[in-house]
Amino acid sequence: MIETYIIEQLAALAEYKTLSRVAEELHTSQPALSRAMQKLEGELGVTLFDRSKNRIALNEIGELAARHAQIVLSAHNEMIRAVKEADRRRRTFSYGSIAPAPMWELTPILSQLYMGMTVSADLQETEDVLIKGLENGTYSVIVLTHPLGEEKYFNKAFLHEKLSALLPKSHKLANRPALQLQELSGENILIHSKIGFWYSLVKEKIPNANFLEQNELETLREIVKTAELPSFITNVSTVNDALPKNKVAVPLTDREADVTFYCICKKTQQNEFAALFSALHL
Amino acid sequence: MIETYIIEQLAALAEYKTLSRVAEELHTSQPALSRAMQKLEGELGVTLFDRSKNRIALNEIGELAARHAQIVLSAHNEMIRAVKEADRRRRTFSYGSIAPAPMWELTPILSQLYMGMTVSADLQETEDVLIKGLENGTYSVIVLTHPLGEEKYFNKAFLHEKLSALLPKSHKLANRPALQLQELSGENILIHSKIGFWYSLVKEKIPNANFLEQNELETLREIVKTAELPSFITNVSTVNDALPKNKVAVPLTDREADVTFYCICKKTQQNEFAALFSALHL
DNA sequence: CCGTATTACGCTAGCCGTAATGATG
DNA sequence: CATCATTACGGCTAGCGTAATACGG
Repeated sequence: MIETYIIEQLAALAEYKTLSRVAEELHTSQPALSRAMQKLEGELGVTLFDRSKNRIALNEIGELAARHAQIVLSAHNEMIRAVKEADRRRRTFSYGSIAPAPMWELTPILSQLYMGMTVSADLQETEDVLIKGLENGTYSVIVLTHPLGEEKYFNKAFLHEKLSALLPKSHKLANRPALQLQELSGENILIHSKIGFWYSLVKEKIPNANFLEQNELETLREIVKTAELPSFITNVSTVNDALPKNKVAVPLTDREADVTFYCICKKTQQNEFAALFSALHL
Repeated sequence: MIETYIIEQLAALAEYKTLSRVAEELHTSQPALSRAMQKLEGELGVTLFDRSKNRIALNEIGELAARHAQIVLSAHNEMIRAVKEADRRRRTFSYGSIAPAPMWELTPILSQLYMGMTVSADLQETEDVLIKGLENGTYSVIVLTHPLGEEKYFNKAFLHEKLSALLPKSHKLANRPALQLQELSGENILIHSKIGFWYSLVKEKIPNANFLEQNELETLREIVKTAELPSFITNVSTVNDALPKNKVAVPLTDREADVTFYCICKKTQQNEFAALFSALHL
């Protein structure tokens, strides 16, 4: 039986050619390597090196052994990787969402429900990535704007979100009781770039608008507060009530601007996540 | 980095389920295993076992780790096997022959030429096995009854062998100056079963004969000496001159009964085996 | 109680690093 | 003589086995 450290040293010798170089790379000493390689030959009962008095080189069989050593190390590393990955997965509850608002609701609930576990939330713009992730186990649950087929999935509606335009009071549309998205055509609109499906939705419905994207939420809020530009706001928001004094929220009448979010898991895992679903309600 | 002995112990635990059983199987102690498994968990930073006070069992991740451990051990064992196999090959000169006579000539020459190496001779009945073996490196050289294509192979004729029938003096054909194989039709013929292509040859040329096969050369000689039955003899034989008093050798006139043996190697290895070929001559 | 796992405790085999030696270009 | 491999030597750690402890069917 060849211990791992010797296999590693053999592979390194094939790569770095001299013991002194390997000693540097593996942070050990020349004598230690010299001895280990002798021990290796002894254990195998096979000469692996061409030796002259101050030179060592792998012979043909040594090269073969080194190639195999590399294979063993790969398996070794893959073992460690797979185990740590599995452990990480076991310690994190991972879900995906089509919009940010459901995450504000879900993550606190999950953190409390699965105490000690990391809750990982993944925001996506498109459904297919989420559904695929639910299928392959990347996500335990996902959040969409509609239920999935009852025979394979368990769905529960748990949140409404309704989009409004946030307009400067000076804006020509600011006095309207309601709007359609397309009426914002041609405007310069402030928008956050990480808002899931909303991003695709507004870009599709207002193709002629000029969107000013911002990644940082706090920065965006600052800009919205000061800039005389249209933006969006919804009923679901931590700081909903604190809307800027010089702005007015005008509801959007588009069907797609009023959504219900569904939390979805595989039917086979319905029992496993029963606690979560009973904590969710409209 | 996980040392091999721990990986082995993990795999064994998956197989044998309890530390005490593993301790027996691996010829070590319970405490050693207990510590090693704790060390393994420590190194990975992952809990691999469900523990109660006097019971240990692999958990889900532990099972995963054990499966990977098995893979690592396979690679490990394959490394050792491959290296030893390569070394054995390097220490043995292996050749194949279509008949036994060339081996009596070749093996002593090779033993002297490659001193310290084992000479392995392989007798085959058919050419294709030999040629394939020469191609894939199983044989360094092969012996056939004819040369192979000059562009790929180097051939050298080094031995004639001529088959005669060995008949009891009382036999009806014993007085004939020469014979054809087919004239032995219907006879009970003593024959050695390990004589390469000769075996197929005589069986094909004398389809109606009844062959009495014998594996042991010495036993066959004894039987030939005492039994009043036809057999075969060739000019190439260690005990050629000592033919039984009550028997007579009648030459066979079939073209196939008079062969020239060629020693053959790949053209690319012609230089490597130059010493051998120059030691061979008719 | 017997079988099991774990902890405690010396012991020592084995591996390490430093230093010395030898060879080579 | 700078560089490399090997040998020599003393130190020390990591893993071992025995024994003791603790738990469970």
